[in-house]
Amino acid sequence: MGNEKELLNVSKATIGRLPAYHRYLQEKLAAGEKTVSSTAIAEDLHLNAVQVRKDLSAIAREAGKPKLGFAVADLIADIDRFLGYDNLNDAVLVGAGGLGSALAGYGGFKNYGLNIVAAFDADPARAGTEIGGIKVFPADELARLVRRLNVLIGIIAVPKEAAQGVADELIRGGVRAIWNFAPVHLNVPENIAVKNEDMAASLAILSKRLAEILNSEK
Amino acid sequence: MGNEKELLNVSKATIGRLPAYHRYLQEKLAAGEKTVSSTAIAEDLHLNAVQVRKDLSAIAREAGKPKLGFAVADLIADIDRFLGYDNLNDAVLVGAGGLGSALAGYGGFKNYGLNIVAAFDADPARAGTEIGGIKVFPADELARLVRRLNVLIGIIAVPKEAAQGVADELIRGGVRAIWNFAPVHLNVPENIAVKNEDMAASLAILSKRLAEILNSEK
DNA sequence: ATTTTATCGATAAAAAATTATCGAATAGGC
DNA sequence: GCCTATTCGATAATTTTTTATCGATAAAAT
Repeated sequence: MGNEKELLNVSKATIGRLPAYHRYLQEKLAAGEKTVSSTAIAEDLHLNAVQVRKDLSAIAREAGKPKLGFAVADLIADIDRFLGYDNLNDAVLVGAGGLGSALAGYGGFKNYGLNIVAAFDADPARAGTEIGGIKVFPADELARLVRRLNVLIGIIAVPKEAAQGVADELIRGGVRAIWNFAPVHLNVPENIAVKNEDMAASLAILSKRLAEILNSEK
Repeated sequence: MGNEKELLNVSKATIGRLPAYHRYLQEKLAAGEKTVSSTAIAEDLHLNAVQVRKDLSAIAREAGKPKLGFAVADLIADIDRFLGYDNLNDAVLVGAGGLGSALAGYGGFKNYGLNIVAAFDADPARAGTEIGGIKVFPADELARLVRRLNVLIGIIAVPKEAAQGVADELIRGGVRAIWNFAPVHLNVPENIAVKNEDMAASLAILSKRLAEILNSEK
């Protein structure tokens, strides 16, 4: 049912901005606005209007209308569809410590198409408990359960020393995508997707910008 | 004491990769290796060797040596200096819930030059407690304390509804950089640096890559 | 001492991403 | 019904980022 257009020509940069548009559009929807222009989005989100237009046209089914802009509800649906927010992907969470609990406790992932079905922890004391309504299993059941549940996404929230081992186990269980919160580079086969949530990198960028700003003032 | 070279010509993309190099180099240092080549780094981190060389030469004081590569210890020191890992910046954390506690509990930020000196929470029950060794203050003292402590960095880990208000208060207190973990776009003056930790965006990129991989297999 | 080889830095080429420009379309006011 | 102002989409120009190429250099091997 051909929507081949979609899969092509959508850059990583664009994909990275789509969630921000999505949030913005939902605000507008809640405020009762029917349409929104790329100009307005760009201004509010501090982006370039052409860029917004390009991003949106890459995933929108309906073209924008001159003088009015885009239909808010349609755009939301388009992004939902494109990013898969409308059908849940199962995931497992490894590490039920501080960060793991925080991630489990944040219910919002469901809105982003992510459904955490089980958690794991190496500490036997944590097995059998629950975090954010998700059952915690002992780490040695990881690969087996992942395989049984047919889960394709693993979230790593363990100390850095343990991260590579966890990744190996996840992959052994059949996981194909890893969201890594541990501050280490993971070594994985080519056909496994890894996204590092590198807080140090974010922080580096922030503090460089801060330095620039302070610098430009004196 | 001229190192003007540094501040120029170091792209955001490069800055974003430096922390990964830093971690890698520390591993090598721990393993007792004195030198490392861009080729080796590139291979292990799955990057392009020219890119690595360019990134490193942008911040390195000593040039690499043919046939040997770069001096591990020197490079680490260079990155430390460039990213400010060697002198701590004070920050406050707003939101002592799940995510806030997790961030406070992660002691590692000190290694990245960030020193969290106080936390705040709107819930009076949390005021007076500690998270990860950091005192929690009532939210209404935010601006005053930030100003008194002369803190320039604020970390927002509150529910999205509260985030804009917190940002405003932080700025009122004199904060100049905001690390925002709430899934909203913050509206701030131009001379304030904001870095959004947009997990939805990361997730979007990860799941698109996953989809690609699965797609390429069938 | 000479040759080989791995690596560097510099420069050039290619690719990707952002931004500018402009004619066409149309909603809303006159 | 006709202007006017706003927005769109398409195309082009620009900028940024990544990757390729190549001569020079120095460690290691012969």
